[in-house]
Amino acid sequence: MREREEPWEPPLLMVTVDLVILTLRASVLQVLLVERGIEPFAGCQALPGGFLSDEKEDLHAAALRELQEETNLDASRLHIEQLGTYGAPERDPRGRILTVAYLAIAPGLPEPVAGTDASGAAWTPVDRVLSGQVRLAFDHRQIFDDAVERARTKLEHSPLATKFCGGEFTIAELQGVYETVWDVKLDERNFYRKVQRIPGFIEPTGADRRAAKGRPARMFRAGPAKALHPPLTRPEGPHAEEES
Amino acid sequence: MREREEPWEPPLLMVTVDLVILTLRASVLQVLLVERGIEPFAGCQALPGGFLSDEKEDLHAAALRELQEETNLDASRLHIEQLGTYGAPERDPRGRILTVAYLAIAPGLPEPVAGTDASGAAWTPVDRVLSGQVRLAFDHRQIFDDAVERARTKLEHSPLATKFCGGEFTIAELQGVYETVWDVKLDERNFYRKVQRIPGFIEPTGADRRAAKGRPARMFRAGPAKALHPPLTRPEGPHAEEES
DNA sequence: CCATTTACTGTCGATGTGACAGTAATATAC
DNA sequence: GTATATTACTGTCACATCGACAGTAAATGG
Repeated sequence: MREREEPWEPPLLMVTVDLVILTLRASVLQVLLVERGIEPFAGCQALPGGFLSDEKEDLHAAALRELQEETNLDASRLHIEQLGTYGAPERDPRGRILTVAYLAIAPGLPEPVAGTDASGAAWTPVDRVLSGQVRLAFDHRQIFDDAVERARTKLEHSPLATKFCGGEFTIAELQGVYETVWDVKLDERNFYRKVQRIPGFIEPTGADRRAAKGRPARMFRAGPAKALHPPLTRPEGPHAEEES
Repeated sequence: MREREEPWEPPLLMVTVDLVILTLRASVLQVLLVERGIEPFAGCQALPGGFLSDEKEDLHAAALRELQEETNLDASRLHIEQLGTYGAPERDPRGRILTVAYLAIAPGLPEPVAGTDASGAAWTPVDRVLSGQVRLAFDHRQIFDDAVERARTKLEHSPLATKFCGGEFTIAELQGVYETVWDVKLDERNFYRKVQRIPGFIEPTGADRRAAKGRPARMFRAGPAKALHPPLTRPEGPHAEEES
């Protein structure tokens, strides 16, 4: 806080809350995007979000409210965390608007989006954004990139992956989450060993799941652990170093 | 963004930028605190910070400006990153004020603080805040806790520790950073091995440092690596689990 | 020259990791 | 019912890494 007794009034800003909501649909990592109806960037894809609704609304509560409006999902089944705040002066042509971005992870939603608040909301594969086929409004591309990166690294050290699954899941399904988000192939047998060895990560429910074919798989639920010890490390990409 | 064509005006907020500046002085982790001169919380210790100076100031630039005002350190020698945004409705009794918190790491500053902008700024050992001997204004205790936790975990995966040292340092000094921030004792021989094996973490300058006694130590500088592979893991605390 | 101090190197057993062989339990084909 | 495909899971083995600690190297001070 600036402590001088100045007759100086600090500037007043508008603040929005934007959401990067990730989910897994048909083994594809997808993000919820809305089509903007008004200028600026009318017709362009953008992250869902909105202004702080009133003077007394908490930031986290505002994020949850927006999430509810877009997905009507109960908060217990999903994960939400603050990603960062973006405040470049020219990020919004309407004037100085700060946005606090949140990252949300949800289990696969069956319906694209129903008669909710959002007009043209739709799930979009993240690849289409990362590759540039889908362009985002404002600095939302930057926010989106940060969100994907955050999700990827958090899978290593936190039980975040379980939030992509429902309440119960098989180890193979959990492996699918890692493979999809990281875009790698993992050895299924080593994955079994490592995942079960991490204390508090997953615990068996006792039930089985019988799929169309094959041996039934044991079901698991998320355990109490908040962090993974030891972590599940992401295999390193093609390291083309060590050559003079 | 809320897309409806409403005659509704979003609320306007004031935004501050607060800093958690950490440094190592005489092998003690310290944080820069200022004594508040005006209400609310007059006479109480608080994190340095201030309002966004004008409509066109970037968030990151504002953080750097505040840092400059408090420490007059050139930006190249230090690290600064956004920590998070705190926006509980009642966090400031004057009204709705959002704060974007930044974490800064600086090499040991010799002088406490000179004739800078800050009136009563002083380095304070983080222990005195963590233990509750020093009370902080607003929700600054929460911000401070988050900052220390962030610094501790970032030492594992990033070359952040080198920012506590100057441009050149010995491996023993680097180890001191880890030991102080983590508050643990590390085996010096294993530390040597691990640190040197991490590609791009540190590189030798060629020079030696001759201290008062003992064999001279080789000097190193920070390497190009942005992340540590493999990471330096923090030894786990006394795990009193695994007992029925 | 010898003790002391600090810096650095080597070794060894326990543990974790990746690669891959092998076993178990279901459904379906014939 | 047997064969076979499919999915789920278990075991093994060579190798890398880690923590603990012995040992060597290079300076200073008596």
